[in-house]
Amino acid sequence: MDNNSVQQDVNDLIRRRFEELEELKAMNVQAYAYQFDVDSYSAVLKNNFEKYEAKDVKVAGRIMAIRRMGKASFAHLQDKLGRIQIYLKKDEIGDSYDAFKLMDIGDIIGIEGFVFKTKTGEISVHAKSLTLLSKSIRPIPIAKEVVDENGNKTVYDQFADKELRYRQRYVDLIVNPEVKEVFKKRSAIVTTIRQFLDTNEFVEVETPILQPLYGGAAARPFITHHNTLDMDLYLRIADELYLKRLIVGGFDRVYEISKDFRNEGIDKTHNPEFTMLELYVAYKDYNWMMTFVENMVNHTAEKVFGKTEFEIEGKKVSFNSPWKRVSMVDELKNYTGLDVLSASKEDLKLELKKRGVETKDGLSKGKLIDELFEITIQPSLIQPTFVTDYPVELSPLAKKHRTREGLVERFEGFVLGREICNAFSELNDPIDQRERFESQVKMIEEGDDEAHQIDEDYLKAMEFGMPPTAGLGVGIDRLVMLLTNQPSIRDVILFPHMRHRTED
RNA sequence: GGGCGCGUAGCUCAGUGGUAGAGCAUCUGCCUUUUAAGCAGAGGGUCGGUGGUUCGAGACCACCCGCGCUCACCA
Repeated sequence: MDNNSVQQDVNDLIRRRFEELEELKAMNVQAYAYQFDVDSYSAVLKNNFEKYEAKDVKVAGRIMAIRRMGKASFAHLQDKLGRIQIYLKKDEIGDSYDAFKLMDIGDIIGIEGFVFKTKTGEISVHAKSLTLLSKSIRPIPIAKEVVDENGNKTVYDQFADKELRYRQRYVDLIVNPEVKEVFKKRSAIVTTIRQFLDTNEFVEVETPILQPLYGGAAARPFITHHNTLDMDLYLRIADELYLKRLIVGGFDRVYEISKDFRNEGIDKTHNPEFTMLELYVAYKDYNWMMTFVENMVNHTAEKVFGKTEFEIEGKKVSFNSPWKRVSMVDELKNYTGLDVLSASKEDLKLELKKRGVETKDGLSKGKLIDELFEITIQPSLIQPTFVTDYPVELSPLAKKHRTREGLVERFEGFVLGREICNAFSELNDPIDQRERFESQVKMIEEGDDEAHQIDEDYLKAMEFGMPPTAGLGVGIDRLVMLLTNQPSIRDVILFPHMRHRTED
């Protein structure tokens, strides 16, 4: 936003700040500094008072509260680690004190001074000099915090409007410190997963986001256009087909952590772009992968949170190994009495209807089975559980089950009734793969707009010979939601997609 | 897309048909260890938008915009 449009935003608070800017200029105070040599941070000073008492420090941060008392003032400075109080006296900082009178909550300043404790016991920095680093011209929402004798924190007037918090995340981060904590945890989770994979001899790779064909998942894509090639391209819905080409090429263990894009609805668990971890391991199968997932999640939980048992949405969840493993069709038989493999489509529809679900025509048997699973078994999977062996129609890239007809070697991990990962023994038989693609094309012809396209180049790669391989996909956003106990995907994505606003 | 709810000052909210309010923030004055600092005073509004009903609308009605919850779609 340029200066003019800020000034057009007619508002007394903003107008006043422009006046202050002029007054500061008249006092020869630079409102936007070039640098400041910070050497100390709030929490460090407060946690190590004995070490820092009476020592000179340089702190910088955003003013979050001011208490002026004539010729002396207190203020709270917020830096990356929290808040610390500063004390300013006209006697000691002279002209800077007059400049300080023109500063507001939201301004960023640097303080050089010594650490002390006030009468009332608050560890503070007694300023010897004050430097304005950046003048804020928009008022930030003021939240006041009170900590009582018992250490209970009460926040008054917390910035709570969810729409504004998501649209102006920078403000949310300034004002709501717990938001920053969630994103620090997210960062630590991703870093830890990377370290875990690196120590397990994976190679991190990058594959195309712009793809001439989309595949690897059942979803509708975003379409874009390359001008000089004059061709439409799709934003990827999954990394899978490229990563498996790399397995063909001789990378035995590869992974990619990156954005996928799916042109679908937006809700608590869906954002149009989301972060996916996919990894592939040559010479292993899905049984091996289940143990690997357990280890990876446990390692991450332990390293980032120091525990493997969590309370999530009021329920105790233990990620300790081994996770429960159940077969999808066996569970359905136990639950409904129906052998879904030998059952007809009509039987399945009847079973669904009994539970109040009307199905539209043209659904494959596999989808009906999946539907029945979702409404019967899935919600009851609170503790981490691997559900194994899915109908072949649902999984055109997974290897047929070695003993069970009509199924593939696939598992999904569920926690609190929500899917957190998807994996299979990868299909490496090019003839079978071609047949699978062809039956997907029939599904497209029957109106399934999410069925898989034929990827001839992928088939060609597989025809050169692909080792047996285990593959895994983990929705990072959803994993972070679980571990940080956040109810909405928007709370773990810094800038979630919002509907465009015409005004504003 | 359906249902329900919400949108009033920078922030948090009250205001059920009759002169737009409160607290915090802002401004002025006093105040050199305060802490939701205090005391005294002041300013600040397209009540999401458009249209309608009415003598009169922040409120009632219709449509639209945005957000939340939920169902559907969807992994």
